[in-house]
Amino acid sequence: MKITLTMDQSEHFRDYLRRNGLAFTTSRRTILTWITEATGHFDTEELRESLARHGRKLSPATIYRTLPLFVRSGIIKETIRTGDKARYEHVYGHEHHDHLECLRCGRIIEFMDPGLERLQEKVCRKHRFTPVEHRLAIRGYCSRCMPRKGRRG
Amino acid sequence: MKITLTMDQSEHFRDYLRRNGLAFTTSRRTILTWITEATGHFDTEELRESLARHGRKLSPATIYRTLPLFVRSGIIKETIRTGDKARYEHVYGHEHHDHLECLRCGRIIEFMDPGLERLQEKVCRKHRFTPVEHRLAIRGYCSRCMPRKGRRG
DNA sequence: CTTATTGCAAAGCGTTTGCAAGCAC
DNA sequence: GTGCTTGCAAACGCTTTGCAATAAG
Repeated sequence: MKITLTMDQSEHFRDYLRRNGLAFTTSRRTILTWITEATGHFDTEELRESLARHGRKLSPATIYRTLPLFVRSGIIKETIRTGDKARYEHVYGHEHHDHLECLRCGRIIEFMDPGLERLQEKVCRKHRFTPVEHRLAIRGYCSRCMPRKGRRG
Repeated sequence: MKITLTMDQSEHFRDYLRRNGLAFTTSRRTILTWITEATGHFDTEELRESLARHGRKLSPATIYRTLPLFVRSGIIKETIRTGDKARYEHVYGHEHHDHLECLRCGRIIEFMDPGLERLQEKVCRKHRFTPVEHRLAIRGYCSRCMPRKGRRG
């Protein structure tokens, strides 16, 4: 059984703000709530539109200025991006995981393999490298988008 | 001993162009040569400046229109990016590898671990996912930038 | 000659910033 | 009140695109 020692995420964030002399404003509370309830992966536009649909309009500037606070406080992090725009994922309280990204439908399958983690640590030791974070993304086709056996793009 | 079955990269690229009804122009030859001789990792600006220094000025438009051809033909590929601009690496004739990226000095250490590759395939099979490519980057501090034993960020 | 390619300058798009007004503490 | 925040609009940096001139096959 796993006990998640939950100083609740909201507390954690407010704490971060306090320690840095920053205010817990309405905007920040709104975004925090949204992130908590969101599916996990999002970009700035999705966030803004979703809030707007719920009657809470925030300017792009505010979004762009606020997200870094959530990143620095460890609530969310930026995911790998190949092009276009920044994407974030909710990490606070979530286990670490890596991604399978479907190139056709965009689905993201999260997975976590202890063996992979262990091997990565081994590689780091071998190169006398001190890891801070790692990102592994495998891109390809999910079972729904590649139903025929043996097909290759 | 490893025999690299080298249809030479230039041949490979010209072949790609021919098959697609595209021309092997002076600009494209210039870039191809540069990529062949470059250190492996670069961005558009580095490419452009370097060529300019060697007396071969190309417009940004040309660079931006040409690099995708090299990507599609399998000569180079885009690397992971966390922010800012696109970076590429030379892959044709190189073994597949992953990256250790030093957050302080920017050094990139390439490595390849067969065990990691195998485990990734296992994960894909488990999720009935057909991989096309993967990117693994471990970010942290290299031995030169983190000389003290046992330190952690 | 015909079609692809290049450079230029303008447009696009995500993101950042200066500034004055507004809110948190 | 004082200082951090916000929105607005302008600025930015990277990348893309329309167009007329040019080179490749």
